Amino acid sequence: VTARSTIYEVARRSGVSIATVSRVMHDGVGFSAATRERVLAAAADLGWVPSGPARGLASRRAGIVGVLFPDLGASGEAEEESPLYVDEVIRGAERAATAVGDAVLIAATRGASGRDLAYSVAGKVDGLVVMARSLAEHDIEAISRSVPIVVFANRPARRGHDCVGADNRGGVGAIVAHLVQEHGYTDLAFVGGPARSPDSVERFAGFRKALNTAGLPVLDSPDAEGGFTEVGGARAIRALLADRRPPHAIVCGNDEMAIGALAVLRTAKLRVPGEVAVTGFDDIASARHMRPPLTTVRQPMRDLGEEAVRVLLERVNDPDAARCSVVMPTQLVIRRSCGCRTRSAEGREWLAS
Amino acid sequence: VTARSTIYEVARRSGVSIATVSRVMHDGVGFSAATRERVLAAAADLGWVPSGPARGLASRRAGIVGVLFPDLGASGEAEEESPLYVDEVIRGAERAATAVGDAVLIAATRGASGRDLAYSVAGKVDGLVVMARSLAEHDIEAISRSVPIVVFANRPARRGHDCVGADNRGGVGAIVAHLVQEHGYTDLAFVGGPARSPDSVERFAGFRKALNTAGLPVLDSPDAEGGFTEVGGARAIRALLADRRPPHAIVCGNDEMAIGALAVLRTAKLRVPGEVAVTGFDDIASARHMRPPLTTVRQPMRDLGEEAVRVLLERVNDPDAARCSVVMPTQLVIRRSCGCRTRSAEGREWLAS
DNA sequence: TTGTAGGCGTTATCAT
DNA sequence: ATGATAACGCCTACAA
Repeated sequence: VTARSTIYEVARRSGVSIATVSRVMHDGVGFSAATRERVLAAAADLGWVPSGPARGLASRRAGIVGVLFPDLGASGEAEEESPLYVDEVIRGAERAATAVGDAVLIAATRGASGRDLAYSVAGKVDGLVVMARSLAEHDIEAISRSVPIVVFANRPARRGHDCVGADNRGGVGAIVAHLVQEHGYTDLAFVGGPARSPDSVERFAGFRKALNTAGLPVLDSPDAEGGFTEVGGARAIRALLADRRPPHAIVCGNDEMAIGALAVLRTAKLRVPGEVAVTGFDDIASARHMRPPLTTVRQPMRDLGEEAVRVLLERVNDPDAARCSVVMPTQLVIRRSCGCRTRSAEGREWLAS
Repeated sequence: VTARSTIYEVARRSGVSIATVSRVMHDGVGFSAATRERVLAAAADLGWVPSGPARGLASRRAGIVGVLFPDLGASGEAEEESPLYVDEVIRGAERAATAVGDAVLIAATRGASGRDLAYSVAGKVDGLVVMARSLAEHDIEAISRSVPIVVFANRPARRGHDCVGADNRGGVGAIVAHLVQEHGYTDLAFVGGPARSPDSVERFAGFRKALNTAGLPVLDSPDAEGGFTEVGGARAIRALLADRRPPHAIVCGNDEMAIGALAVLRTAKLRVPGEVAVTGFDDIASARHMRPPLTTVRQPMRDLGEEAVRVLLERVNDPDAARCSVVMPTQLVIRRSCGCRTRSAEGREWLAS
């Protein structure tokens, strides 16, 4: 690890000008085969790696896209962590970026310093994917004046920005429809996540709408709230059971709360799905290993991450194109916790391979 | 999203020189309060974000650390995916980096283009954390001549590089010791991961050593191999059962294979842990939800990621310090699949909160 | 096919 | 407290 060598040294060692070195490294034309060899040899010899900053400065392209995500847990916000799916989204983003030779810069905005980090990151990238709740609307606005931004969330498109998200409403709607139509449940409860989470808000909206459509009564707010965590879900269910007799089905805002719900119901001697049905959202890995396997809704998180970066890169290449707003479909995953008897299927079919 | 404005515009609008603008933005001294206000106002006004590349070029510090990880699945390598724990490591790295105001650049090295990506990334960062199996030794060597590298793996330190990893041997050793001493098992089988995975190799080494210590016979290679996946684990167990009568205990190289094992054993009507004990490694989220809850070894993946970046940043600041090699301890997590009856405890205690 | 020279937007070093 | 002005390492017309 000695001082980084520069293009000048490579040029000198191979007896050509820096322009030729640059050409060999990138253009692929404009030099003889012999020259090429000499340059490549000299480069390898020195262990030279072109300076990203210098390249970025000269070409006005960093070759980097950024992803900002929230890290709520660290900031002490009530037992809530950075959502699990963040990792999936990041992986997806990485794939889409890598596909075009770009790299992905990630940063969690936590606490007060998160804002500064966001600005710092903005300066280092060609474009930014901002996940819900990671940056104040005001800052998004400011930053987007110098760097293209794609908002990763679920609200209907914010004005002026591209945005991509999953169909939360439709997902919950499908679950409710299944619960009502297939199982004939009429008394459903909803356990929400953090009140300010767009995901949670959208899912509850979907719940309300579906119940309305089915002609069933609905509350104005979730029957209980559990902050999207297992402990939170457990607590919410305990509160729920203390309040009223068990509903036919408990629709949880995400899988983790549903898992917490299952544990509490078990200790309360309420059989699932016999006496109470339970559903989740997200389809995290644990979902199909639960007892009973959890009926839930799968979000294509990785695909969403890929799509977000694709949209971002398009905008980077064409700042004047029309804004776009992508809503990707979700998929109902029926297992046992809703009352269905899909034995053998889910969670075992793969054993056949 | 108009053309990015520059420090010159900010300087002009606030009636000062670019030097002063720079000072206001970073130094924190060398200007009057009034000047400061004007500059800040102008900057906010323009939505100006200092150019990372320009800063990096001038200051010789990108403010970015890179993390390279393998993505085996995509390259078609036998039913194997990018290890689950990669996400955790990345999160840890992100924390450590953010703590000092740096951002993290991630890139998966898959297929042939992975190599190019690696070099490209190397040029953009101040230092690089290279996870096992993501880059050929040869390339690590080449790149490390211009950028500090920390190898994230588990082999005994490679020559010349800092390296950090978990105590795989010790972890498996603890499991075996428990199985032998507490439960009196004498016939243990080991299911390995990919043959070339350092993790897998180290874990099997730990297995052998522990059996030796216990005075029990050992094979030269794993009894079966499952590529670190559920399907692979299932397949391995089927092969194992076809070969010989069930062992007392099956020590799996990771949790996912153990989960596959549980499924196969269930369909084979072999009770766990009644007739066969099963253990895993990693302690992924699903582990404690399994039936029975999985006895396993927890690796502090996030901490490892943090540590790797800390070590890296130290080296960036002091290239001549002595090489260091960090091995972090693992922790035995006893649940039910080994035969222990820790009912109520694991996986439920949190309900009390 | 190859070389020359002028930016790119900051930081940092001198002056003032 | 503030302003000029060299670097910084590379890309890219423009020449040759």
